[in-house]
Amino acid sequence: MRPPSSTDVARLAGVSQSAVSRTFTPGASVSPETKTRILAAAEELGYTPTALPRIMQTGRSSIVAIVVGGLYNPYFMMALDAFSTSFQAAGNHVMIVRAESDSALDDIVGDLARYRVDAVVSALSIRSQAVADTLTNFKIPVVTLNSGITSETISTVSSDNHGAGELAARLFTERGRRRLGYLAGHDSRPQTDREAGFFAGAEALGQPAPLRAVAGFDYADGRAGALALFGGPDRPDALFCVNDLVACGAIDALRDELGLRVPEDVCVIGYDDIAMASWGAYRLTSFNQDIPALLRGVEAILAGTVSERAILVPPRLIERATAGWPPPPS
Amino acid sequence: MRPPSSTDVARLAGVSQSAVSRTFTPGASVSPETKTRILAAAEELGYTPTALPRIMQTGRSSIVAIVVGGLYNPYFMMALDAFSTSFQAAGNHVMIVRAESDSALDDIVGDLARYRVDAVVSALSIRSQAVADTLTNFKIPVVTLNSGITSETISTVSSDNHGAGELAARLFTERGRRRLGYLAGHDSRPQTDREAGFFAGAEALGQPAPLRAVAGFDYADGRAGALALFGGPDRPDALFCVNDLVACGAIDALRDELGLRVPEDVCVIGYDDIAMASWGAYRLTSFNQDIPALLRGVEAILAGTVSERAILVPPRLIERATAGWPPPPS
DNA sequence: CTGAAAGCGCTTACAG
DNA sequence: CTGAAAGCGCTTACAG
Repeated sequence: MRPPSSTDVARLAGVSQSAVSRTFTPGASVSPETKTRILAAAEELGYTPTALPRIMQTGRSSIVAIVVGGLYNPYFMMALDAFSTSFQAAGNHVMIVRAESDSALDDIVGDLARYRVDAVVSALSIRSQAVADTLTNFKIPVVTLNSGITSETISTVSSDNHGAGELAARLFTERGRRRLGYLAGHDSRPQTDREAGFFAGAEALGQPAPLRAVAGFDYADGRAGALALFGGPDRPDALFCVNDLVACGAIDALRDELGLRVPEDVCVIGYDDIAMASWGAYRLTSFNQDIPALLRGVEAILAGTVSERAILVPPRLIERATAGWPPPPS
Repeated sequence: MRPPSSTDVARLAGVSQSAVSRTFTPGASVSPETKTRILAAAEELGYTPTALPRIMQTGRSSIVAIVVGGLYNPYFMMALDAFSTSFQAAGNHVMIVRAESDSALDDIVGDLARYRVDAVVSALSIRSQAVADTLTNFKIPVVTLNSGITSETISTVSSDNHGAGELAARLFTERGRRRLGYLAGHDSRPQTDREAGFFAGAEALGQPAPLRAVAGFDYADGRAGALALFGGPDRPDALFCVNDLVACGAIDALRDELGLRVPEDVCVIGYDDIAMASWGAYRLTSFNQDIPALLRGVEAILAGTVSERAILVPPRLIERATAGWPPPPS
């Protein structure tokens, strides 16, 4: 019981299979009469042409794969939403692949290669040269977000995490804060860059080295991390968090568990500018990664209209109440 | 410059194309020696077999499509995460399709039919019989979430929205609340059912008809809706919201703009049990749709291990601070 | 175990 | 404008 083919339609309409093919190929030449007859036959059989033979013929599937490592962070949603909408608008289909860890990336891309996807965009970064080499062998264009390694086929588009970290340190300093704190995520490229930028910025401004605790990437991690960081005698008066989820958790812990006020006692800055950052309960100052710009970078690379293999996108600082007022001179 | 084919590998290894095919078919018979030779040749050429011919041959693509209407709601994330993870674990690939509106569903499925997807799961509901008829013609299994219409090929798995609405009314009543309010979403199946259940429950319990305002589905809608609903003289003392995003917006507006306490002045219940519902700033009582159960329903339908075309999943009430204490006798 | 051949359902020159 | 035929890259009986 397989779906009807163009041959089935041709038989019913009393024409050649080629005629049927042309009828469903925009711009191909078919006389109005035969076209009508063919469409009627197709309708009767419930015929829908397969895209598969064309993909085999052309080698282009019009499928782009997006690899994500977990969808709990609303930031991934925003990115996925923007990317899939744009790719679809350009006539592509989007395959989404959930990966447990970035070390699985070579297996995943190998699997994707069997479907002849045109490109893969990965929210997971490539962390070893071995994986990069394997990926390169597949000869399918890979664009990673917030990653580092590049190759003949691997490019990367990143938020300027380091620059944002520096800016956070400067902002706190301009607000008169002297005891900076940092809540880190698990080891990863963006985490490392944000932290390095923050520490470098603090040092350049003559600040003592920020206090630091490892949290993670989720709300609960932020709560626990804040408790750990504020458990000692020398509490920070300014806190930069690896992302907004962690910042929200930290703020709630600061307020509910430690009785501290934000921003009076502790200034807080996050990263990603997720929807919740603007919610009344938080009003979190944050860095917006500028997803449209990230997307433009990815599209430029895939379209080949740009020669760089690494594009850095400056994030936009979104000022809200948690970092205190007035805004710094800009 | 197309990727190497099995024929290329065969030529290099000095064997037939069939032998190459068998080498990459688990369980097929090839002698260890030729297999080794073929794998070496494949390695040298960077050969990856295409899945396309097999799809053509078998008619099964192992691709299931998930149609979503916008990813702003963390609930969609949780669902997408659970569904895609499970489908992948079962050896399928997931295509994600963003749709602007449910009226586009027939075009979308038509497009998907060209890729011979095995099934489509839609977060968008089918709202007209015409669309249902078109979909049915494609003969590809469609499972909609929280929808209504079914057909030979269309099934639906829903949270028991009506039952949850009734339960919300009962809970408020048991908490001694007498002026119920409802914040509605835009017209849609789950919205209608939740509201109808809430009103029916209120009536059955001898409550006056709840006050009502149309909000929408997002945080800002909740804020505006709460302001509208509480703008009059007769303010509700209990508020059921079409979803958690709306409930969070309403709570913030109640607290920040109207100076009301939650739950002392107003009890609030939401729907979806998104991550933010459990955050310290909200502690929102909500209905958890039980995504694993929803998923089991979808899988049972697609596997054909169940004959129903409409499965109703009871949601789980998650009690938190916003609906007041103590919990109702259960 | 191995190879030649047909076939999956289209597209694309090529004739007519 | 229309049809016969080759070809995309595999899988799958069928012989050997």
